[in-house]
Amino acid sequence: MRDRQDRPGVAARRPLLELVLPVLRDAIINRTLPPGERLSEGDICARLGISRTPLREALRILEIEGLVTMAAGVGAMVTPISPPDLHDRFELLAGLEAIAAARVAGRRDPATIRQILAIQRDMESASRQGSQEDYYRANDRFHQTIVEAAGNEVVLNAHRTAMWHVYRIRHATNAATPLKPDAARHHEHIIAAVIAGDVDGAFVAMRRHLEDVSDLILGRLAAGWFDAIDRDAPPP
Amino acid sequence: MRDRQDRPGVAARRPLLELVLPVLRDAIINRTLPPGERLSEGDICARLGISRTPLREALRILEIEGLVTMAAGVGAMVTPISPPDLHDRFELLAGLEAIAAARVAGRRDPATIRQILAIQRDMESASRQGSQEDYYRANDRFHQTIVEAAGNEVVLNAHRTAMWHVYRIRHATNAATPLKPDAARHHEHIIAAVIAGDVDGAFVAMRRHLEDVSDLILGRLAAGWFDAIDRDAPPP
DNA sequence: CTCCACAATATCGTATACGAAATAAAGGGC
DNA sequence: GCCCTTTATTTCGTATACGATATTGTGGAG
Repeated sequence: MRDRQDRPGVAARRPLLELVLPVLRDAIINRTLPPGERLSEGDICARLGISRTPLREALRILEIEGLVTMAAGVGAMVTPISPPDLHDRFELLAGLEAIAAARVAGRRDPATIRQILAIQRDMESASRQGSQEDYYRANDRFHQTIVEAAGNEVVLNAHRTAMWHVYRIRHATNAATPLKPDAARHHEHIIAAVIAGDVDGAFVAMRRHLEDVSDLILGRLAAGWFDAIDRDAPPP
Repeated sequence: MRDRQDRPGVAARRPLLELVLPVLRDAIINRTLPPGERLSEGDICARLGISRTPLREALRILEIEGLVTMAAGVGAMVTPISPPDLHDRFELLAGLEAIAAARVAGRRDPATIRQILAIQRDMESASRQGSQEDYYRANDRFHQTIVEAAGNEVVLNAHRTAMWHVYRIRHATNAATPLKPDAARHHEHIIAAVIAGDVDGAFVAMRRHLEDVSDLILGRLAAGWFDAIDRDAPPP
C-alpha cells in the first residue's frame, strides 16, 4: 500500500457527518437553532443539501451530547434550557476541572505555571481597566489552559461537551455581570496550590470555585428566566 | 426483509437501535467481541438480522463511548485495550465519584447513610470470611450507591460509560487480587466524611481512593499485559 | 526469494424508497 | 357551540441500491 489518504492536492474524502455535525452543533450553541426548536429531518436535509442518513447520525450524536432531544417516532428537537440539568452539568464540570487542577498540581510543569500566571495577570489587568470582554476571555483561557495542561484526553472531551451547554446560556451570564473579585481570589488559591504542588488543595479549590460560578450563573439565569419563555409569544 | 416485528409478544415498536446497542455493548464488555476485533457491518447485520442503517447508528454511539474505533472508509473495530487510555478514564472516574461523594456529604441523607453503612458491614463480613466474590460485589455497590445517591443524572451517565471500560478489563483485575485492607480503610474515611457532612473531606477521600484503585488495577494489567497481545499471533 | 504493480473483491458512505406511526385536520354527533 | 371520531398528511424508522474506496490476491520483474 502506498499513499493512503495523503495524496497531494486531493483532499481526503471526509464523511458528511463530520461536516454536518459541527454546523448543527454551532447553530444550537449560538442559538441560531433556539432551545425547543423542532428539527424536521426533511427540512434540514434540504437546507444542508444532504440526505437523511448522515443527518440522522449527527442527530444521534447530538442527542448523546445532550444538545438534541429525540423522541422515538416523533422526531428531534433542540433540547430546551433546563436549570436543573444545567446545575448537574456544572457539577460535572466542577469534577472535571478539579481533576485537571489536581493533575496539573501534581506535575508542576514550569511552562504551564508560567502560562497560568500570565493569564492571571491579564485578568487583573482587565479587571483594573474594567474591560469586561477581556476579563471573560482571560477567565475562559484560565480554565481551558488547566484542562488542556492536564493532558487527559477523556476529561478534555467531557469538558468540551459540558462547556457547549454553558456557551448556550452565555448570553444570559456575561451580559452585565459585574466583575466579581471573588473569582480572582479563588483563582489565586488555585494557582497557589498548583505552584505548591498541593494536589488536594488544587482539587478542592477548583471545585469550590466552580460551585460559586455555578451558583452565580444559575442564579442569574433564574432571575432573568431568559430561556424559559424563549419560544412563547412575548407579552405586549 | 425477514420477520420484523409482526410477531406478537415481541416488543412492539421500539427502534432497532435501542435493541441492538445493548447487545453490541455487552458483547464488547464481556469480550465476546474481543479488543481489536474488526466489525464488518455486513457480518453483524446478517448476524443480528437487521439492516445497516440502525447498525451504523449504534456503531457511532459506541464510538463516542470509546468502545468502538471507526476509521473513515475503513470500518469499525472494537477499541483495543490501551493502558494510557484506561488511566485517563480512571482519572475521570475519580472526578465523577468525588463529585458524587461531595454531594452525598452535603446532603447527609439518613437513608443513604444507612445504606452505605450496611454495604460497609457486608464488605467487612466478606473480608473476614475471605469471600472474594462477595467482597467485590459489595465494593461495587458501595461506589454505585454513592453515585446514584448524588442524584446527578449527567454524572451518573458519564460514570456508567466510564465503568464499561473498567468492566472490560475486569477479568484481569478481580482474578486473584488479594483483598486489600487499604480499600476498607479508605472507605471508612469516605464514610466518616459523608456522615460528618464534610464535603471537601469526602471529595478528597474519594479521589485518593480511586487513585489507589487505579494504580492497583493498572499495575496488575501492566504486569500481565493481558490484552496487549490479545489479537496477535501467539509465538510457536 | 523478495518486492512492487495491478486487477479482483469486499466494504464503506450516501442516497433513495417504502411501510408505519404520529400529528393535524375535517366532519359529524351530542 | 363543543367534543369526539375518523381521515388525511406529514414525518419517522428501516431496508435496499449504487458509486467510490480500501483491501486482498496474483503475477512478474529485479
